[in-house]
Amino acid sequence: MEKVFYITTPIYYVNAEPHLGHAYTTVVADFLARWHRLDGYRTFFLTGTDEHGETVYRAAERAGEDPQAFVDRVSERFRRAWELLGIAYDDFIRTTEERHKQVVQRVLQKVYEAGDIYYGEYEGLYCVSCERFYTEKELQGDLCPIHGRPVERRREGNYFFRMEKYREWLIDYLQTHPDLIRPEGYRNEVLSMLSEPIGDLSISRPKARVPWGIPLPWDGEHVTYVWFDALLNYVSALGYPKGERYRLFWSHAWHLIGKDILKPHAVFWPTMLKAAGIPMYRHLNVGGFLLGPDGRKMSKTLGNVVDPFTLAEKYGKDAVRYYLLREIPYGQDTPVGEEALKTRYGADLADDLGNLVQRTRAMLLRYAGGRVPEPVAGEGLEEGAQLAGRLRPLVRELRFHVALEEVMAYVKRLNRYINEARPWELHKRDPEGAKAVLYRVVEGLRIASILLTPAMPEKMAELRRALGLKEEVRLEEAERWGLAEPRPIPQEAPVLFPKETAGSGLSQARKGAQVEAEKVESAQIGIEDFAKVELRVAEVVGAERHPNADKLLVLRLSLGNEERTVVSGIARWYRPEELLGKKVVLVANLKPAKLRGVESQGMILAASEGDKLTLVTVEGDIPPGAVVK
RNA sequence: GGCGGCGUAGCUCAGGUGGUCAGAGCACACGACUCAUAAUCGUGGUGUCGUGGGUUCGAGUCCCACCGCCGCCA
Repeated sequence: MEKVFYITTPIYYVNAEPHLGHAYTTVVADFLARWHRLDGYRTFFLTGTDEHGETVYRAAERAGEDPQAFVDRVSERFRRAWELLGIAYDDFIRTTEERHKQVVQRVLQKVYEAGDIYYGEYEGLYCVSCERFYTEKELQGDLCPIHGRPVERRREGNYFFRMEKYREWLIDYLQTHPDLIRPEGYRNEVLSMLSEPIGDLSISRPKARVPWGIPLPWDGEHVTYVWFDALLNYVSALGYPKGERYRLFWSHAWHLIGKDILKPHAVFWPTMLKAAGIPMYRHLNVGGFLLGPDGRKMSKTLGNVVDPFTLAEKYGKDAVRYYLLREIPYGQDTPVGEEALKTRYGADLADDLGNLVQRTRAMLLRYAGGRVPEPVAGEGLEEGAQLAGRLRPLVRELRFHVALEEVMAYVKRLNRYINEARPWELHKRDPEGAKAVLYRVVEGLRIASILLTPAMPEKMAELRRALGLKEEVRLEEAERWGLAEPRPIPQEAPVLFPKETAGSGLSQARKGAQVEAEKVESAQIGIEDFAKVELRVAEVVGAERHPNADKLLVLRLSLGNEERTVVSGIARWYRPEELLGKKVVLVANLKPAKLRGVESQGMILAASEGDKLTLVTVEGDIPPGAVVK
């Protein structure tokens, strides 16, 4: 059978900023895509943004923006977010793109002509945010159960898709394809949904109310319901119905979703495919929720929101990827947090793997003339070559946390081997023996690094460089012992996973009880302490994006008789142009620091809570340079 | 209200079809070692396996009830 792999994430709705839930699913997709590419599959990895519908339309209105400009901006945020996590998608689809709209209209027309769409009237209680009607019983009191806001009574003409007609067929399909929906628990949930009538699906909205959508081909007064629109991205991006990609990839499709969108993907989508005469996807993989470190649902009010992009900046993108993949059993709800990441980073990456590279390099330089020695037999360590074969099924079953654990167990074994073989002693009486020991360790690291590449692409390439190994690899090269070639290694190589990451005091935190790190007690200070801080009013006279960082802005501040350059991490909240002329508060006697290559002479004050941030400004007319106290 | 799930060492969790399944990692303590990022390696756990019944020669492992948490559906 030809090795072909098609992986999708949901396309993310642009009414919200990218968050950890998006990031996790996307990291999983990227891992799977990289794994399959490494293993010689023809691979296609699709992600994108979902941009139609009433919620987006309203959000654009609120922002005082044209809807298209609004979705352009937010969609771009997602692209940038994925850069921060090293996501290598093959295509990024947006539902406002022409190629997508055409496919949606084409499929609608086809289903319409087949008689599976009819006109009807709907009346009910409607939540604007959910873009759906609720039955009275579903409501919490008279509020929307999800958003907690009042619902409206509405009656409108809609087109309906005869979904109910395909219910029996879908039940049958699920029974004959038990691995369609994974993990199994979600399959059972779907079967239970299907055990009762599911009704027909309203697939249109009057254009008068929701102008932001794809018009129905036969009735320009209605636009397509967002789900019917959005789901089709999985085929429109492939160039359905005639595209080469569609022919090659579609039948191998693996969808990755969060359990919150199970029903649309497990019920709407299959029946839509059936009605449109499109073959079924291969797998629907359902991920659980990521909870706050306290095990409760993340929420801004609880203040337990974990931001993957900040963490990536602090610990590196590969560390965050590794943490998510290693810690979370796919499909389960799992608590995540910086403390746990720190532990993983310290124990697995810095102490075990990173330090192993470091000690190996040190000994190669000292006892092996700075070269990878000549190949020798493995003395048991050649078992590493069997790992790839063990990992393949684990990855295909989405058990990558187990897969990574296996590789790390092998890394530990390499550490143990060094301790036992004691090359630092051995080299005195048996230099060749010591070299053989070092060869085995390098070779073991070569194998491990290949297997870890899909999780940590950059760091593993760096690891191979540090050991004089070739950077580009294929999975099958991890299945043979003895491929490391005798070559010189670099004299210098940066520490792979430094313990002191940007301002994190990692080793410190590890020593001390973790409880203490949690406590945020503000000690009282005297007036003399406060007096040490020189605060001044400053006017923003220039602002631009930092050339090397997405989150930073470089500001020129006027203090009246003096100008300062200040780098500030507010790019997520402020655009450069809107800052000009603002009077902000500057910590004027802060020691200058270089931030991503640009010297910052002070810092400006801002208030933040959860995901919100706002600059501290001064009221009324006061000249720049004025002292604040 | 109906249906799923979960509740195992201080923490996070593994434990198809009942009989070395009472385990791993983290944390902690002690020891070894010094090539290494105060790192590595070794040793150390008498845990009511949520509670109460039951089936069985034998149950985290099956059945019933209950308690607590969560999800889906209505």
